[in-house]
Amino acid sequence: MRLTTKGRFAVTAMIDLALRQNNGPVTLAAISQRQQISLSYLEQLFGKLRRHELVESTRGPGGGYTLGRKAAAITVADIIVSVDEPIDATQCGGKENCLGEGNRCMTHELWAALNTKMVDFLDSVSLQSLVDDQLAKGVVVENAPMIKRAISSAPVVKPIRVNAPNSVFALGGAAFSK
Amino acid sequence: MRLTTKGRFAVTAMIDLALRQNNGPVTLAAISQRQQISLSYLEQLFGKLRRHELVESTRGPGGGYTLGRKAAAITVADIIVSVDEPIDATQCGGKENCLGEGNRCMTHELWAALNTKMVDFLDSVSLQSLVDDQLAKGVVVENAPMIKRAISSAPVVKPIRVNAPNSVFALGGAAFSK
DNA sequence: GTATACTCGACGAAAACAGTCGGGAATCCT
DNA sequence: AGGATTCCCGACTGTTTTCGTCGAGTATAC
Repeated sequence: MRLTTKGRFAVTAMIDLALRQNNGPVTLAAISQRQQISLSYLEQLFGKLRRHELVESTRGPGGGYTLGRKAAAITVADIIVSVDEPIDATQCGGKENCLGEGNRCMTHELWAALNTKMVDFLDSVSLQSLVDDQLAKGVVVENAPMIKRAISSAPVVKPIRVNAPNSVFALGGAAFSK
Repeated sequence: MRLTTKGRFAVTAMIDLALRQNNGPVTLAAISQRQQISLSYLEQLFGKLRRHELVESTRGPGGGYTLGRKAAAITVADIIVSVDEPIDATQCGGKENCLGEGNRCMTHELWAALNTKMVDFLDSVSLQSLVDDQLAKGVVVENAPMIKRAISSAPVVKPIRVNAPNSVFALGGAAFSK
């Protein structure tokens, strides 16, 4: 797992989205303006978020993005993992011979341990909690109804979401970060 | 604050140091061998750690590094902040006019909030606790003699660059802002 | 049909990362 | 004094990531 500014952008955008999706789909253009993130960059990020089913898209006028599930069910870890596609790899790649000295693979063990701590922590922070923090700080969410698309009546049956794949974090302690 | 492999290297090296400093100063050459981190790179990292007073140095034969204060008084956050210096501020750089809309500077607020959480967490993990974890896992710390003049002719095992730049650690930067 | 908005891939500049190199300075041991 | 250690430091390099642009394409609404 990696924590980069890219991840931060994604989290920021997701909060913006969570704050405003009540009015219907939120466009990337709007998020771009409010959060000062380039539209094209957002498109990249949301492409990944969508493929990870954290958001859903609606095309055409009045379209945009909405959360793929309740904000309370999305964690910071989910978001970061989605955009920072971790490349698994530990030095020894699972093998035991990290230079066969006595304390072999201490690095491996260590990173794994630290990484677990980090992931556990980030997984304990939900998007909803961040949204609540923002609201508590008095962030004003303007209710600009503008051109609103009729809220789709029947929610489409979604493909079964494979519950947050373990493998995502199963870097084998590849990374913690950062 | 950022969490990168650089930070991980630093944490790893600090644990190695903490585990062995009872025998007197620990040389970077020794850490380099044990942890498979290039000596020159360690020098860079320890230069920063020293300037942040997390370690103290002793020159000359028998010299090396020791912790600047007790392991229990050093946190992971201390280490990471030391090596990952440049804290680029948020976009608005403290100024208030992040595009003066209603919710101005939400990004700023937001990153600050998340960052605080991260820092608080990493600040709650002491170097000592990581050392204890290692000891609990049975890492063997060989008791090397303090005066090691005699073994000076030990074969040099130079860290060999595995293939592409460290595909192992190449998880790359993860950053968290601060 | 046209405007809106997402979708996708390729490209690129700039920064950060990971590591190297070469010299220098302090210290210890003959 | 001379040599061996070991830290100290700045400059340099190559790769990866970041951040962003551009252009073309597809689905949808009106």
